[in-house]
Amino acid sequence: MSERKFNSTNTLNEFFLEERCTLNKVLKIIGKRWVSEVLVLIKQDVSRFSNLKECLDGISDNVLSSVLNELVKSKLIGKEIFNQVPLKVEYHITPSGLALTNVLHQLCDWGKEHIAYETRMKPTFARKDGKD
Amino acid sequence: MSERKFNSTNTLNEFFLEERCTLNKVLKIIGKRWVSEVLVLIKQDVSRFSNLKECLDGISDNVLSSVLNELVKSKLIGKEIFNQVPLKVEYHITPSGLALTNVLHQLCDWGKEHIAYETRMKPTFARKDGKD
DNA sequence: ACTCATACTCCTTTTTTTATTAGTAACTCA
DNA sequence: TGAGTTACTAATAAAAAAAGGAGTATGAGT
Repeated sequence: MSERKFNSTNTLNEFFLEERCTLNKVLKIIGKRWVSEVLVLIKQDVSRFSNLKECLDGISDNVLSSVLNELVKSKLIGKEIFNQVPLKVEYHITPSGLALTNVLHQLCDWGKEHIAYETRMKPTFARKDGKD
Repeated sequence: MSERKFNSTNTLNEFFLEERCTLNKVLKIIGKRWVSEVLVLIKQDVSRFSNLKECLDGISDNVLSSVLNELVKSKLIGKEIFNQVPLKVEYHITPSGLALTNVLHQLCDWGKEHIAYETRMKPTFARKDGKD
């Protein structure tokens, strides 16, 4: 993580919005790539780092790790460490996280109803891993 | 806007997520800074460019402009141009946009219940405009 | 002694997002 | 003629997010 510059307009604007409405704080948390997916997978009992990684084809270790840390910090998931070898760690959704997934579900339903299907530009070549 | 590189992992991952669930498309639209604020203001009948700018202290012309364009493109708001001088343009929420604000409202309620109040780091110096 | 596995962290580079600055048209009013 | 208005766009710079690649601890198995 690089340092934040606290006096940039960028940061001031972020503060302005978060102060203005909680909605902006919420969107700041869940608006980042992978976050909602990870949350939903954990809700569905995909509870280990390696399993999450399998499900989220293309995510890198470091990104998954930081997403998990953010979710723990926001108390949307809990982390349980088992002292055994090889190391085992499990993540579980919290009541707060569960409540959030319900709203996210509605957001998704809105999308299904209102976002027009459009022929999206597709990547020209296949993924490195051959899928897609 | 600079060109997208369609074969970067970055872009492939974005496609992966959007294909996986509509939720990611939705979050891609509303997860960006200012977007939800602008949508809500327009819902509250703040319908002109200059009025929106007044409300959103710190936003720059070009950013507001691109947020409005995105919202129009996503059909969350409509744009009406009056041919008079000085030029007048009005934005109005669409039924689809209205439905979205209802879900956003719930998201906000979730935040109010579940996001802990924390003493946020405050910018060291005041805004250029002297507010805050 | 060496390799393996899990679940990470750290540092660097790439890509995207957000902001800054300057400029436009078209017509009005002084 | 020249300044003022609204609602922009375009080019560029700064900041943040995302990805790439290497490295770590702990024992257990061979």
